[in-house]
Amino acid sequence: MLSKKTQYALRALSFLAARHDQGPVLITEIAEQKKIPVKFLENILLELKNADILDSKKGRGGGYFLKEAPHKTSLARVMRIVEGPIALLPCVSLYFYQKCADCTEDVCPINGVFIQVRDATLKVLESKTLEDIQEMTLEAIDFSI
Amino acid sequence: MLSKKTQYALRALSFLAARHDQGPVLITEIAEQKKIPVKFLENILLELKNADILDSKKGRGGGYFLKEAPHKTSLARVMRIVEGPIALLPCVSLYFYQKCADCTEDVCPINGVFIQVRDATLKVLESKTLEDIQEMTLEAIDFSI
DNA sequence: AAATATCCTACTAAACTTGTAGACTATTTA
DNA sequence: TAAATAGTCTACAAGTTTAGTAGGATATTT
Repeated sequence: MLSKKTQYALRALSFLAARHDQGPVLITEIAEQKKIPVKFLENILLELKNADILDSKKGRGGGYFLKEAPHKTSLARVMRIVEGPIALLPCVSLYFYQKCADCTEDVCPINGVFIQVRDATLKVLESKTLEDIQEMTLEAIDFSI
Repeated sequence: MLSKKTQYALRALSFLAARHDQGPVLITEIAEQKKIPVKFLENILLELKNADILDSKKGRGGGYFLKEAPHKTSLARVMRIVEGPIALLPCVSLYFYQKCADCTEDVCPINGVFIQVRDATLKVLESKTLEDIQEMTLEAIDFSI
């Protein structure tokens, strides 16, 4: 299960993606709209900024905004920043690899399955971007259908 | 990431799968071979027994053994018992469903992706069984190749 | 200078993880 | 039938992580 932190991050980014190119958005506005504790969200957005997903502006008229167009940021990238490894075993992780204690990997009967799980998961999370989880805005809905 | 508990469970089952139909195996033997703390392993095996994955025999000549043939038990089933939900979001879990706080699911822009992740993961974990993670035994290796 | 809004570090309570302890029950063997 | 064997079960405890809070520092605008 994803931590609350990661869920909050995704919701906030979903909101910011919908507002892309419309100027900075206040933390307080995101927090209110997405029902996220303000101070917690502060930490999360700062972390995403330090990881180059977001950018920000201080002072009046300031706020947070996506650093790049929504389709440029994959969900895998976001999740690695806030959640950590995507793989289910340390010895099978691409970005957070750690040798399993007492596991002779070349003979390990278990890691093969979890390489398959990892690849199946990444196939989705690397291809989906913030554009795909963009919050629906009223303007975006085609009422003519 | 899977908890140590789940990793231990899989390793123990991998060992028991290789010994299927060869009579009960002592907890202490599994613990020693797989480098798992004995008392911790006790709890895990008991849980697997209560969930009908394992069966046991008390007293001399006793121990644990698979209740069914290795290919009958999927990894998904094991993981749901010891780890809990396989899905990454509660609102997308098949066996541990919970409504997301403040999430209007029919409009939620996020859960669609995690349904895809869930299905991709389950495609592997439901099809792989204890037979697939069975520990290699010397007898099973074909030296004639 | 005052107001606004992000930046940053540190702290805390609660929950979960990873074990451990010890007494109890069932089975086998001498 | 007593002793030894081996699983059963509940409770506890230390360590770690999660989720959230506090409050001052810094940058920008008016």
